[in-house]
Amino acid sequence: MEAVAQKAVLPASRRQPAGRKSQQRVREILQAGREVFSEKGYARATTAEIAQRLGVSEATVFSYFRGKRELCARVIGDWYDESIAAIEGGLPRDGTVRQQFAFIVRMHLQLMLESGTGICELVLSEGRTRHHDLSEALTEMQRRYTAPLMRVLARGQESGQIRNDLSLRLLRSLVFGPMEHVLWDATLANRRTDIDATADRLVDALWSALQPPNLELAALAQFSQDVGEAVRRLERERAAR
Amino acid sequence: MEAVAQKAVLPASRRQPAGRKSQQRVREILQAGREVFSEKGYARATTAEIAQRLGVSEATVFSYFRGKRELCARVIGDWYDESIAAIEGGLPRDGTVRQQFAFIVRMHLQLMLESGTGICELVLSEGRTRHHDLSEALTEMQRRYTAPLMRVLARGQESGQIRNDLSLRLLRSLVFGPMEHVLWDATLANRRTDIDATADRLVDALWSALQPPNLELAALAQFSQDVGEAVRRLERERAAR
Amino acid sequence: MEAVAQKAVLPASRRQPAGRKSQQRVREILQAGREVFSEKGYARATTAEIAQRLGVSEATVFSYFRGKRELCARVIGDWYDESIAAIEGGLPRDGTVRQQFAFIVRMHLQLMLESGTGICELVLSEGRTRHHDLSEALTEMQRRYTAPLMRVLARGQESGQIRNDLSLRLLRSLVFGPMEHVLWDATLANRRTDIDATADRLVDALWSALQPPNLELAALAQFSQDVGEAVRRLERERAAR
Amino acid sequence: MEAVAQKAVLPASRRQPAGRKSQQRVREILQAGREVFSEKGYARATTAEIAQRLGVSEATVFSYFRGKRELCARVIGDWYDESIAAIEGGLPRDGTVRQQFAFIVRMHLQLMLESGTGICELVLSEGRTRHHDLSEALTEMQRRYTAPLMRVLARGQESGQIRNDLSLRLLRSLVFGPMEHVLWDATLANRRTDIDATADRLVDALWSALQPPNLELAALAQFSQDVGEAVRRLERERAAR
DNA sequence: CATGAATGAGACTTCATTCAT
DNA sequence: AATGAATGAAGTCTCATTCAT
Repeated sequence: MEAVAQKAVLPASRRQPAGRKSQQRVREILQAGREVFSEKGYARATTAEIAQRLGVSEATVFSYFRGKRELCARVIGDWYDESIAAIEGGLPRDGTVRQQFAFIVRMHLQLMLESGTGICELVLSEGRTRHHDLSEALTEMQRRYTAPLMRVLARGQESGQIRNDLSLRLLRSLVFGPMEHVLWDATLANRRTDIDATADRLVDALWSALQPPNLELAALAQFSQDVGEAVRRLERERAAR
Repeated sequence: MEAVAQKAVLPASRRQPAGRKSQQRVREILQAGREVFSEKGYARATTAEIAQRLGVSEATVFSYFRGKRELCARVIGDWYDESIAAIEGGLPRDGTVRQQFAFIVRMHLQLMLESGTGICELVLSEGRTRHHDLSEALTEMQRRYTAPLMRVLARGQESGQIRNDLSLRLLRSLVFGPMEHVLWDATLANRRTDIDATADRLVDALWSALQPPNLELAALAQFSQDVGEAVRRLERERAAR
Repeated sequence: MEAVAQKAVLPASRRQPAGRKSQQRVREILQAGREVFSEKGYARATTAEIAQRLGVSEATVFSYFRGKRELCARVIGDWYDESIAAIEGGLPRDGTVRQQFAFIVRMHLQLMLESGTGICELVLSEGRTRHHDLSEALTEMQRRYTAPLMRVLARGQESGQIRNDLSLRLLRSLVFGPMEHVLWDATLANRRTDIDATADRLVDALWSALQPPNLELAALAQFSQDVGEAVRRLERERAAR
Repeated sequence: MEAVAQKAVLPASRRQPAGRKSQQRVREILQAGREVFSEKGYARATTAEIAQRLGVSEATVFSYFRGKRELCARVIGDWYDESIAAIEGGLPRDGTVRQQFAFIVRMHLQLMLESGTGICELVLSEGRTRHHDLSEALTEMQRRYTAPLMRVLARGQESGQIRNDLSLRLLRSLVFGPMEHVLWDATLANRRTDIDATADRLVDALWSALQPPNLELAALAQFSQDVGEAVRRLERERAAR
């Protein structure tokens, strides 16, 4: 799985070596990169520091990766790979739609928060940065990352448990949007978050949003709306006199 | 209101002039800055280009703004100021909670999408960048920006139309999260978005998520609430005569 | 006297006004300049601050003085003018060569130290800076400043009280060199200096250096020298065996 | 000795390389710096020109030196190091106080004048500039530079050949003051100076100033001193056989 | 393979100085 | 006379990236 991801993200550096030791080097650099990017964020991280942590020259880093941008993309890509594996591996195959949905939400929060605040910040932040040529790679990663949820949602729509008057794309925003927002809030406040409690509340609230609209309720709402409007119209007419 | 915000964000350069022409210059630079930052994003924008667009030297830019970072903060801050004014100014004072909620959602989408794709991207992107010292200013802007929604949500909770088992903070995430996600999706896809349709769907879905868990009761509660409000309004009218 | 100095130093700014109020302005600017240059030294002083102290715009300063350099030269020039006046005015006309010499030494130290450490530092420091086009003006000021001493020295040489086997120029260095060195030492150490004591010691030591060589002493010295040499020669010869 | 001095003056740039070629580069840059600073003086010299002379980018210069100020400090520091070495190396160990004194005076003039007018000017001028943070380094260099003279003076005071009613500090001013003054005169006049003649005259005049007030007694004291020394030397020789 | 060294580029910054009004 | 505004020029600094060995 990793190999695939790497190919997708990395056209590979011109002189990139391919031996066994090389693989090791790549991993070391990625590790150092993850640390530094996590600690400082993309902009404030320096290739010099990454190299230094390994006791390697900057040039070495650049012989394995095309550049800072790409290295960072790989760091994030690897995180996504691990996360995708965790979600796909842990998803309760036989669970109900709601169970699977809950699992994904909880897992997402867990992965983001337990990888360390740094990585969470990095992924959220870089997810909102246009990297000229690397955006597609990132977008692709995000697509793969959200794929499990998309499948669950599609299944839910088919079985009528999830409203099908909204596109999958919009539903996805409805789910990931709040999660990201909550996570970003958490990194900003640097607040320790109770994952379980937050996950429960989110699942609860989001699940309401995903359910098919209650027709009776809608009718009542419409009725109340109509009455309200009528009253207001009357007021306006009266005022105009 | 603008003045306050500007003071908060900008300690301003030492030699900053203050005359009328100055004000004009500031506006011009902000305009040029908005353009360049929008087109290139923060990182790829250069102070040199901003100056050049105005046919002005970089030194001039730096005599009005402490630096790239601050200029960008002002650009974003101004956008926020305008947006806050638009939302606070347009908010239907006498509308129902749901109407006000709908207004804010629609307005948010409109402001983001009609200010030009660039600004939308910039605001969303910079909102997720830690600028060491400027983050607080930005966070404050965001707080002010979301204040109207917070008030509506609070009002809704009081009147029982909005679930009060979730914190306002979480509710905010529930609302702004999806909106931002949708907007980011849109900028990524560079897709023309039907604001009205999207807004309607979002309002609809989000409103479900905001409802108190027991939907039927909630619907009835809201209905009685609406009728009650209308009646009270009528009475006030009558009393005023 | 001042007018003369000003002419020498200042070819005057193109648009320099000449009215009475102007004279006042010039004096004000010089005053502010003296303060700022004294406090910060030439390099760290800014025209902006000088203007600011007067509540005047920088441009105003530049309409009275060609530039920072020239303003500083004028500040120093004025100090020299005052000092020259003080020395020439106070010099005991009927005093002996030694009395006049002592007066000048003491006065020099006093003027330097009592004008404030800043001015002392400024004068000493700028005296050692090549100002491209202004050096001549400064040099000329220094020439005038040292003129009284030169006259005393010349009188001393004529009357045989001061050795005349050394040029006046060298004698001047012999006198001003130590004084400047002592003063610089004092500014470096920021040490409060006892002017009277220092002056007495300096006068005493310098007076020895100025006196005609004692021939008998010289003969004895030569004799001892010869004996010493002879002894050494013997030693060397013995060692070579 | 050099290493120590360099460490004291230069915390060095973060990315400073350290190989052999590096050492060479450092020397080249110092050389270029010495040239440019000598020719233009500190203020008018530009880092750009220094880099250009070497056909090197400014960034390179800044990767070896923290900045213009520091580079200049090193240039001067190196000159001091060389000079100190020359003086300490050439000082006649067995010479009389007066011989050593004369040697130092002559050497000082020689070093200043034969390193090229530029360096002389630079050293004298920068010695009188407060560089905020670098002054201490310079002051320390000057302390080391004057140390040999201080030792000689102290020895002279002990043996009664030099007046001990004046502090060493004042005596130092008495010696270096005139020398610096003469040298500055020379650079101002851009005059070719006869080093030997000037040195002889200075030594002669200064020696008088250093003598104990009572000249005849002093002369005799010195004579007996000289003879005594010679005799002792002879005895030592004899004992060693 | 690794790396020492160099560097282009751009951000910032500060000022003295100029000029139109 | 005065000044608000602009600016050229240089310093300072930081990095990602390249390349010859």
